[in-house]
Amino acid sequence: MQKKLIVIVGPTGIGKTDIAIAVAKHLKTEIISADSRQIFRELQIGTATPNSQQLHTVKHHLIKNHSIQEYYNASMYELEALNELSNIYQTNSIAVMSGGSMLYVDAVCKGIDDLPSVDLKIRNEITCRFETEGINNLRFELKKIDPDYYATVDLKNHKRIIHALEVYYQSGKTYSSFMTKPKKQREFDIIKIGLNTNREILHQRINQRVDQMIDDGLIDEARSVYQYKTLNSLNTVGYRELFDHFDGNISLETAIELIKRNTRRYARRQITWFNKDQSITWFEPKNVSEIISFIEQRIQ
RNA sequence: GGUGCCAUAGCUCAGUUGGUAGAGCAACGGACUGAAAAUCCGUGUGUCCCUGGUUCAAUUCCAGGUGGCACCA
Repeated sequence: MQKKLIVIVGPTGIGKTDIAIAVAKHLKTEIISADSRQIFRELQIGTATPNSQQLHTVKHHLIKNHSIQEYYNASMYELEALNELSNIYQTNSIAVMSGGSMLYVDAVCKGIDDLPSVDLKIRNEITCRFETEGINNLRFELKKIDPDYYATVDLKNHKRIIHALEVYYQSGKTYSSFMTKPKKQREFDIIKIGLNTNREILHQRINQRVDQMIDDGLIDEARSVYQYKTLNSLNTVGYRELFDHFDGNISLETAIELIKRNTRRYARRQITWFNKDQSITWFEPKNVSEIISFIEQRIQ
């Protein structure tokens, strides 16, 4: 029988964790998290990592398995997730994946091209040039090196320009030359479930969840990782706003308001991304039995 | 009960010497293949409280009403 992967996506705060647990429990299988911040064991309250009782109910993978001090990216996630999946498929024909990290979900479902991994030294050099010279020189250089990518890239987005250049300096080959591979074939069927509800309710849920995080000790958690605040892993909603407060730039009240706002905006970007994916079937998170019967139907 | 002030975007407010209006924040739309909870681009969304009056024309002026605030009783 063909292996199946049930993928549960949706904006932050919509209730993916609960649905994933209900579905996995029903199917007697395990969950692979697709969350770029729940990966880090030092971040739990602020990333709404499933609690110990939830983790006990259904086995979760790729949660709390890295440190904020480690470099991590979507490609590493792709490898780890495929590896966990093949483990699950040894004994089970169905697995559940749940998470809101859009690129991570796509890395597993659609695959991403194999690019050379870039030395930190090269990245630092180019980032440094961006900071001192500005973006124009880098753009000009990219135009010469890789006109194909230059023609399609967002020229105002420095991260894209920097990345294309660092790939070139790392490998001697252009960024666009790595983009030509056909879509990766997966050995499993993918069934995608999207969770969403009306915007007002989603915002209410987000605001309440942030207040709850503060009650649960987010401030102490943020303080405990404050010394690492420049790491990418801590360029994360819920932490950077509190760091700003610790630095004396904003009041605690303002920090909390900003966490709520930035979470809402993050949710909106997720919705934009997932809305484009025609293979998603959408549900209200409260309709658990409807979701399960839809899945039952699709896995026959 | 009387007097005064106010009523414009989701919020705080500006403005129109009468020609249907604009800032900040919020919000909304979009892009995105190794930093993705990142990064980047775009968009005013409006019964100018209601009803009459004056006027070619009223959100603006006048009257009344309603609501809010303040003070006096």
